Amino acid sequence: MKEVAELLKAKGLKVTPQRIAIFHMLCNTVEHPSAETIYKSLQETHPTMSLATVYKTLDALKKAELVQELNVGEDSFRYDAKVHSHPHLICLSCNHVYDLHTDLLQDLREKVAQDTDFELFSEKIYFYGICPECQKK
Amino acid sequence: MKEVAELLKAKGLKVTPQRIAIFHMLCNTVEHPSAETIYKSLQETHPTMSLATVYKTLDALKKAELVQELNVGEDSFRYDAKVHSHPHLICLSCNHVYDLHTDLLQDLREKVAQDTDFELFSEKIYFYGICPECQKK
DNA sequence: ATAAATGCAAAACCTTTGCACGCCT
DNA sequence: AGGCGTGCAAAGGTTTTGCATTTAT
Repeated sequence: MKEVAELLKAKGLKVTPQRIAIFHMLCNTVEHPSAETIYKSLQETHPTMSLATVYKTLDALKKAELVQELNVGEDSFRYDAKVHSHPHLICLSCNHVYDLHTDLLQDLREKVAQDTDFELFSEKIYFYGICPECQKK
Repeated sequence: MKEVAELLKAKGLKVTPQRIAIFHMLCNTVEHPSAETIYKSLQETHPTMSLATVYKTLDALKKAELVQELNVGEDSFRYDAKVHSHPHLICLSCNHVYDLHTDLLQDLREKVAQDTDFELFSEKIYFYGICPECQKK
């Protein structure tokens, strides 16, 4: 909890209870929640926090590169506090989003940059399918 | 033009001037336009066509697997008539979206499936950077 | 003390929907 | 003739914005 506040301060962000709550939640989940989901799950502990604050905070965290925004193809964005570039797996049955930690994509950005003459900064990689759990059903 | 109508009919879609115009445009551009962009660029030739028809048509084409929907991180979707799975390059300076035809990602889906026990159907891969043109400026 | 963050409401924006009319088969 | 597509307007959902108040530094 403490370190969450430190991270915010280190990025020059004002440390508020709302920001701590949102960032702390994102750091301790594997769920890749949307703004709405974050808002609802913090209702119990922070009943006065507004949805607008969630959006504003996510924007601040995004600009500070403390979270990344995901576009899995739903109508809203999802957020991930693991900012290191990594692919995501989306289960089309249960709609869960999983992190994929792999070295399969090692050097990929560099190779693509060489192929295309682009100067590349980042990539977003999404795989769509059925997760092991849902395959059993 | 003719073949566009054939493709629609082959998928069991009713062939209308609006559908031909939209699909024809998507087949003959490299721009990855949004619904709004499609609508505007067809205003001259099809002034009575509504934006709702563009959306409904894109939905039909998507379901028929004649176009794919892209999520590059903007607030609206873009569309691509090249439905074969391929990565996209987004220039953060001029906002153009480029197709990347490469074999760098050969076997990638299969390897990820093996690593994760997912049953995979598709993937979306986006690289972000600065295109060669914009680097010169 | 100052500047910034919050909360509320309203607005903006993209997309979808309902329905009457017209067109394709 | 029947069903589907179109066009219009309205609604829906997500995200942004303006502004007065509160809070962090």
